[in-house]
Amino acid sequence: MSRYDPSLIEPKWQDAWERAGAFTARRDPAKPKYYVLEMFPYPSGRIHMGHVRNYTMGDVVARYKAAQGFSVLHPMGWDAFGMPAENAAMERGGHPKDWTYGNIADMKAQMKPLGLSIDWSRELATCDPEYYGQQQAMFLDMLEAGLVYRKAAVVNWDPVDMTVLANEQVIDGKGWRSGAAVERRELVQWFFRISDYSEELLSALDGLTNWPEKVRLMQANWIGKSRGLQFAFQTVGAPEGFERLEVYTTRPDTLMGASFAAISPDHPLAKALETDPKVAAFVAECRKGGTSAEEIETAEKIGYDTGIRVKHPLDPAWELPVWIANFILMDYGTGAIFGCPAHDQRDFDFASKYGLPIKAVFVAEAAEDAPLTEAFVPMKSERVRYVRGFAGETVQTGEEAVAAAIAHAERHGYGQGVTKYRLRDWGISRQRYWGCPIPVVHCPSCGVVPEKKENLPIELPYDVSFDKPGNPLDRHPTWRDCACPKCGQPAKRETDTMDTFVDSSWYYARFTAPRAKTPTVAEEADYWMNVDQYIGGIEHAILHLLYSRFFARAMHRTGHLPAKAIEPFNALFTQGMVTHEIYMTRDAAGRPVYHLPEEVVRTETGATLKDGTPVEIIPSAKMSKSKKNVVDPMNIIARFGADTARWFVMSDSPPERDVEWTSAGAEAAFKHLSRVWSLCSRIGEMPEGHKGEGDEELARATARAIDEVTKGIEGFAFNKAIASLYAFTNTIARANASTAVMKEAIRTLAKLMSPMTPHIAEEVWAMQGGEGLCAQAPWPKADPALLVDDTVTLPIQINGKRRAEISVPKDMAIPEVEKLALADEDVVRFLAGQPVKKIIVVPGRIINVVV
RNA sequence: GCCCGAGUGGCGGAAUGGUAGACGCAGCGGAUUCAAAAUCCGUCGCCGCAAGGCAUGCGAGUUCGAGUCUCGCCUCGGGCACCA
Repeated sequence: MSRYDPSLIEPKWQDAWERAGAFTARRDPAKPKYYVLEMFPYPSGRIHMGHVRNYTMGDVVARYKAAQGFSVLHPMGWDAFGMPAENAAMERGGHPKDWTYGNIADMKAQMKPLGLSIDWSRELATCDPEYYGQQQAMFLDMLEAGLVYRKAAVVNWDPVDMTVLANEQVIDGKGWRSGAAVERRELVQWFFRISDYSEELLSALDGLTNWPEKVRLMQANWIGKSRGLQFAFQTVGAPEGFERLEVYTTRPDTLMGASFAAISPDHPLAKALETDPKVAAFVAECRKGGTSAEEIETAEKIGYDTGIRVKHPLDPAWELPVWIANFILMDYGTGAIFGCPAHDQRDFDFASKYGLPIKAVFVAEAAEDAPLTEAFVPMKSERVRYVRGFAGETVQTGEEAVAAAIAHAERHGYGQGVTKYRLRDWGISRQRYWGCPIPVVHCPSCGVVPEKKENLPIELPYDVSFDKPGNPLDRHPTWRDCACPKCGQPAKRETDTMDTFVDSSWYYARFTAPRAKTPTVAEEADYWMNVDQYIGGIEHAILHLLYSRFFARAMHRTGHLPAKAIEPFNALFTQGMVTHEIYMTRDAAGRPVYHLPEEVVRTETGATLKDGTPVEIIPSAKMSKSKKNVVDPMNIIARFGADTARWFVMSDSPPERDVEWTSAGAEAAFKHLSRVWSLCSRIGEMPEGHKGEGDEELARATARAIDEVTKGIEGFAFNKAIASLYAFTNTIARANASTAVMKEAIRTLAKLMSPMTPHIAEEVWAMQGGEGLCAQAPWPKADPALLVDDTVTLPIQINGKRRAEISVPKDMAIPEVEKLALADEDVVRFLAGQPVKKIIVVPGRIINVVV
């Protein structure tokens, strides 16, 4: 008997699949199609366990669906633009393009041995001019369709490096490289009109029934539809042109609790007041720090009393002060609010800090109107008693009160009910080199002019340097120079490149025709779209998925996708992340420096670098390049083979849950595959026609395994499918059935294992006389007759505690079951003569006796 | 700060509101072996000699019955629009 040696069998079967073209996607009108897609990776250069888990899941689905008779499309590509390539160029020299393509080659070489059923002929990288040229063509179409525009927006500005920073590059309000305090600065940038689709993107969520509820909820909250009141305060003492101050509130029922009005530091009124040096200083103070919502909302709340007053709409004699406050966002509503400290914690904190009045508008139904120590914010659906109400009943829910307040405002003409969305337009300008150039030209006489399509792709120049901060395209000697497509006069190219989210918003469509001279090809898109199963990390729940949903609609509007593809992902599965501890030291300036797990030596008390420097251990978090807490799966594959790695990542945790990487367990997976191997050898040596015992039991176990594994894969419960496979393997190993039944069982085992461990499955299949390639064999079907049991064991509870059990025929009538249960000797003992109040029989499940 | 999740033995986890701990790992006992590794068999939540009791992050509640549903907390994780 030979030993299980994956290094011999894995390359052999990978060759066989390739020779057979087993994974080449073909449009086959005779078959239903199935498009399975995993979120494509960023080419960091090394695959990690998260990739192995992600792509194995997709591969299980792809192989399973192929066995179910579908024509499967399972492609792979590279999300290849982005900051790390430029950072590498800055840190280590070299060129982002060379670095990226080198990484792609390395990663592909690491992925190939996994034996994934990928159609590599469709491979693409978003940094290929072949890809981004088509993206530029679509940009022009969308520009023409009015989906793209320019406006000013704030960015993180590093005043020392004189460059724009990503949020990730702002650490504690300082630039990561320069250490300078970051400021918010306005820049004119390109935007997609995603907010035009707010309602559409929200209401269409209801149709995404095969998406996780939590993702739909997160997207709905992100879009943030709200119904509220918009009205204008009359101002007193404001500069000319600011006689009215428009505010928006979702709680107009709290109007009588207003104690101040507040405007964003970016509000036009604040800008108008900046002629006052004190206001200018305050606004400058507010602009310190980065642009991220997290930073803005966790910053200490500060305010400046402008001295301007506004008249309360319900009582002109009542005047409220107007403050500039750093926590009011210009992007949401009108950039101005009225503060009701009693019913909003932020307003409460602000009012407490600046000594503004706090008056309750409503109280809990049974409570008195007493001074508050914190904001009272019950759910809107809760009934409360209004002590300073002005519309609706005294006791009503928040929802009723809001509706009544809007009606009151409309009736008296001081405001209107309006619907607003939190979703903002999608800013795609990046002041960086390694991205898709925005194909427009700035002409001194014609202004902003779209490039001609025949001039596409606008390719990135190769001769750039990264020795200075800032965008190399800006300082390139000739690249910017061009002729205006309209008037032919000398003009300058746009140097902003596109957000990499644009690249990943349509790659799924491009996979249907990756080499086409147009972004998509109708007949290919018609056949392959939509993605039937999309698989990726929960961290993409909002941005990537929402942008893709928008982009598909924009592509439909510009003629690049059929109407059926406006929701491109029929089903979504969000896998958990593979997490790992983070190892950190600090540099001379006290900034964190992260270390790869292989650079770290664990000690009894903690961890050190190899030179003995103590390392700070930060608890497990998502594996990420920047935190360097990534584990290299290649060691596992080298030691145990791809099947072990695949089996292991699918077996341990439920796929939607995070999994903490540990090296223990890979051994166990390998041992199990070795057991399957020796079992296969043993059965192979059984004499033909040998009669054994327990044929029916083994046939039943086989049927049960088919049923359980099928359900497990269909329901994305791969860990449960694998648990059934362990049990089934043990059953076969202990069985002593006839040769034919044993062979049937192990062939079925091979087929059931094949989505997870395709190589060993193929080998077992061949040894046990399976026909053709296991990878191309049909999925087995369980005989329903073998799945039913005649008797069933029922636990008996007394007052909800399990005390006994009885075995009864499956279809026994309830009164019979009751009689049997009450006659059971344990039951009699526990009842000890107490009268039975009630007896509950759940057929096939449980009996509960209540005394 | 805001939005969304998760929390079950020593560990990963299983459980249409119906026997909590399937399956696997580790541990323990045994077989095999000169011995070990490997392999195989058995055992394995905690307390208790046992009867039995206690157990699904914490606290309430609904129910004949709650890991599962409701409310309030705690801890950890993801996202927060320029990380991908």
